[in-house]
Amino acid sequence: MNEPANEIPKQYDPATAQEKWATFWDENQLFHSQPNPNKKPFCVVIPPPNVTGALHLGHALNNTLQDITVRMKRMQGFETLWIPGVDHAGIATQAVVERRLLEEEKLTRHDIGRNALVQRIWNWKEQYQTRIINQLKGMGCSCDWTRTRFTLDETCAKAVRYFFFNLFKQKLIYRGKRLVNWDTLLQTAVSDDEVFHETITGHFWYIKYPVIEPKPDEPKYVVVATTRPETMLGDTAVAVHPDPKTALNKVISDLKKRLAAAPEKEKYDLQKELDETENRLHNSNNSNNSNNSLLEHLQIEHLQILARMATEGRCVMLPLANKPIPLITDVWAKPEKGTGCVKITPAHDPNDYEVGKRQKLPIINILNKNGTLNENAGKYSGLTIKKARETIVADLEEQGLLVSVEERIIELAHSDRSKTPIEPFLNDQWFVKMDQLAQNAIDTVKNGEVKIIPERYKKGYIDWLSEKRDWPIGRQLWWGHRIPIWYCDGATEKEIEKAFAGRNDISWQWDSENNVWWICSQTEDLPENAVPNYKIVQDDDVLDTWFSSALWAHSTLGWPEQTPELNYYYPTGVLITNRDILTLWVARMVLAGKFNTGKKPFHEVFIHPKILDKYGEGMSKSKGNGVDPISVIAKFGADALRFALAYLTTENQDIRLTLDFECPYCGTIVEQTKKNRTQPKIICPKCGVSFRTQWAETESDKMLAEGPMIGERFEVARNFCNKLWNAARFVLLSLQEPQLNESGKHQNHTEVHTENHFLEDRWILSRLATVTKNVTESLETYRYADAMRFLYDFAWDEFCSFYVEMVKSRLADETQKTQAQAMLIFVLNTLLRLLHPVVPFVTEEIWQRLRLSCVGFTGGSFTGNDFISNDFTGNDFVKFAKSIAIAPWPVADESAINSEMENQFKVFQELLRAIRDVRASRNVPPKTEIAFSVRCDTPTATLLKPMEPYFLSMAKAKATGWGEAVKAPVLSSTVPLTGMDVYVDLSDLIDIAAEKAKLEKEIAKLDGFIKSKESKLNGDFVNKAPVTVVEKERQSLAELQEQRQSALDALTKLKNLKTVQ
RNA sequence: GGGCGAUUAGCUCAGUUGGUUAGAGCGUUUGGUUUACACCCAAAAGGUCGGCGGUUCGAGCCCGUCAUCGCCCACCA
Repeated sequence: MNEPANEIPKQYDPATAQEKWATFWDENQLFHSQPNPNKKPFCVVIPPPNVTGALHLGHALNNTLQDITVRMKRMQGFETLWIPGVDHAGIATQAVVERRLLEEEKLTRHDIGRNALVQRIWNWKEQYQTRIINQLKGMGCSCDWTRTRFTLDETCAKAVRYFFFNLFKQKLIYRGKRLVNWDTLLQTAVSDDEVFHETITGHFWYIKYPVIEPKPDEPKYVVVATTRPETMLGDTAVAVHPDPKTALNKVISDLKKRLAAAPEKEKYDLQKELDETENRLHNSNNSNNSNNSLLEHLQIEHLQILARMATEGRCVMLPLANKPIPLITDVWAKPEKGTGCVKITPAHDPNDYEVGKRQKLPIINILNKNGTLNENAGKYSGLTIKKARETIVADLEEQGLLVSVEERIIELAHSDRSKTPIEPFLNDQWFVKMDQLAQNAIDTVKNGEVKIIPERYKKGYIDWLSEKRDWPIGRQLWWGHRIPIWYCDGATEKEIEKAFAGRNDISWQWDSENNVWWICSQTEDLPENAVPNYKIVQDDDVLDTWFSSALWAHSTLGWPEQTPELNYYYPTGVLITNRDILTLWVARMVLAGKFNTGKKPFHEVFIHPKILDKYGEGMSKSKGNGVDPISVIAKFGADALRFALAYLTTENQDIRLTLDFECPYCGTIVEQTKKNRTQPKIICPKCGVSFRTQWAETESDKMLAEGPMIGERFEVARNFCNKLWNAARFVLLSLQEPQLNESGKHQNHTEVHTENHFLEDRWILSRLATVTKNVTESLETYRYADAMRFLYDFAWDEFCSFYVEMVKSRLADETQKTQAQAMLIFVLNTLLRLLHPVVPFVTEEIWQRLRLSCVGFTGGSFTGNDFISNDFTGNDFVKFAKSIAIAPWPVADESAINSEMENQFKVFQELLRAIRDVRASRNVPPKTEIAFSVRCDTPTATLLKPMEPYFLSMAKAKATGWGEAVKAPVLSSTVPLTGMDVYVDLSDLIDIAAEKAKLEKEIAKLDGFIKSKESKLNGDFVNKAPVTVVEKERQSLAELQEQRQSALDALTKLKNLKTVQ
């Protein structure tokens, strides 16, 4: 930190700065927060990452955005707390540990038992929590690490118990037999949200069910179609629509309507569908010769007969099981689908379950939890589903009951966790009644109490909650919060009352279906003998992970205790998260927050874009396309990572990142492909040496050098950080030079500059104030990309390319030096603070150096703002704060904003660019000084004349004349600009042909503009457009005509010149 | 089937309430080691704003429609 400024390296070294300042922040507890009545609170809770695995760039984005907001708020003077933590992620984490157990030790969880498995998951959790926290720290996240929480820790566990108990006591928790999505591999129920559908080629089997004692005019068989023949063993009815003809006609008319309105490309399919459906309605005489009984069964008359038979209470024989099951009528049987008859398997299909309930059918479960068939499957019991299916199909065929088999594309439900097919399975399950809870959460958003940004996500949130589907909260897992229910069999209510007399932390209910008591305990686990003479048993299951994460905003602050933290920080400020979990998590947080605390959990929700890979796919652990932010940091630095991500966070667009590997030995870029992205090591195609990736696990792979992930967006961001670094390096070097004290040394310069040397100062201060305003507004409304653009453009194009360049000559002038230095300090200091939330390390590194350089510096005075006050001295700056992280956020000095002056500066920039363009296009050697003159009005001349030294230093061009009387030198290049013509004297460097060509092109271009403007001004435009707009157009036209004239004059002159020569 | 988003330069993306000649980075071309920076500097070329229609004096922006792509939800015996 104390190295002399002239030893500042030319390149910013992120690794050193990161290490140094992370430690510094930590040691000084800058991010530790506690309730402070003198300040306003601002709190953010992290969306706790799953301990399943390490973070990827999606998390990096999420946490970068949070950190930007949090750091800004902290600088703005809020008592700011960002609570970190991780989520136990029940299913996912248990699954990953179980999978490894199986792979590495060939053991299942049943082999090692509940306690041993849970212990192993804890070990896993410790390992990954550490890794995750280190990743967050590596990114520079300014969390209060002393308050790190885990959804399964004691504080959270207590909150979960209280939440459950209160719901239970209010009878909002119930248990019922419900059809759940059963994962036969993990042997657990998974929620609808944890199911994905995969398109596979399956089969559609048409099976005959013999009619019992058919009358002569009746069919001998009912044909049903199924994709899952094995479930027939659980059939308890065959259904047909009560009025198939009417229903079919309705379908046909709907189809016709759709066909009429359908876009062209869908018409063919719809027409086909319509034809097929209509065929069912009419006797298809053309096919009556074939003996295909299937076609016959599709006819509507057939269905009508069956419907009649059903009302008569007739039965069919269930093949293989050989038992009669009723033929029933139910609207669920769609006459247009399948054969129009549908087998009803209430225990293994959600729709059939509903039918079964309606029709009071028996419910026969044929599955064991491990996915084999149970004793209800008769001779098929013990077989796996797959094997059973094969056997049953073979048996049916042998008995002549299989009509036909079709190939069919089906969407098969799979478990997101195990990737195995889901079986609908009847199971006992705990539910939370959602009715009122959901309504509260809807109202909270509808009435604007919680604001969702961007607003379009509101709809999804409200729609989802509006379904008010009860929330299944049990999971057949070992990793999680155990359900705090104990079953007591046989006791009387009196005995229970006696056992828990005087306890208000115990609540019980009678389960009339199973004839058992449910005893819920708010805090302590109940011993077996809690009810004398009876043995009570705790429920085996654990709670859904979302049940605990729903409490995150208040459980992390100590609820149910009324802690000072809860009273001070709650409701939290903003929740920044991903759209995927808007319903699963955000909605449930709102309802749980409202239920438990009576208050909303946060004021705002910001939904940020998703990180996609080069194929447009979201990053995920399972796909292997998740890139570890640490590997980006290793190559580009944390600041570059953060800046790049924030720069890409726009409102509508997901963030697509093309990343590739870089060979650590020869620097060759190895494209990341779907194949190599999951490999632990990759062989460089050029040098042939292997390097490791983030997936390296074996010791030998880990020994290899790592091939970093590179991407254009990160390079841009790294370059920006380096640009900032070098601008600061320039400032620091200029401060370090001995103060000039020999008077008279630069008197000439002083004279030249005196009149107007403040133009660029006033300009940069005006721009700085505007940028301060824009950045603050953007960040406060979560428009991160806008803020980054403002900062990037200002820092690079205005501060570096213009201000710093211009100030160079003043630094060489003793009489102006102090003022210039003070300006540099002021602008850089403000810029650093504006940038700090997004690039914390490089700004801290520079800021600390700047502070030291300012010791003893006494600057000139000028109108400043909040930080510097009217009488800025470097000493104040040094005293101010020990870290930029707690320095005050800049407040825009609105009085410094002067748009007229900014426009004047633009004239200077335009002129400078025109001269540089002439130089470049005429290949004027860089060292050759050229002369130029400008024909313009007097105010412009007055404005620009004092800038002469800058034309010299920035374009190596010497001004020879300004004003209306200026005439073009003979051999010159003329550039017509708005309101002025610049003549660059080229003498022997001139290429007359090229000049003429250029002017002709220019004239043609101007002619085009002029023509379009003239026609515009001759039309209705003049009458209908606002006066100001018309006036603007007129002025613009006049300017264009003026420019054209100038170009024409210059061209004529050149032509004459040629004839003379 | 329902909902949401996108389509702008070779690539990746900005583009505020409709208003002069549509911007940036990368890439390309030209010229540069100008004392902060080659992770740099100066400059150039490059676009019928997916198609069609409409509203308007005026449309990248508003409306309709078609096409293509992506995401979410629901359903599919």
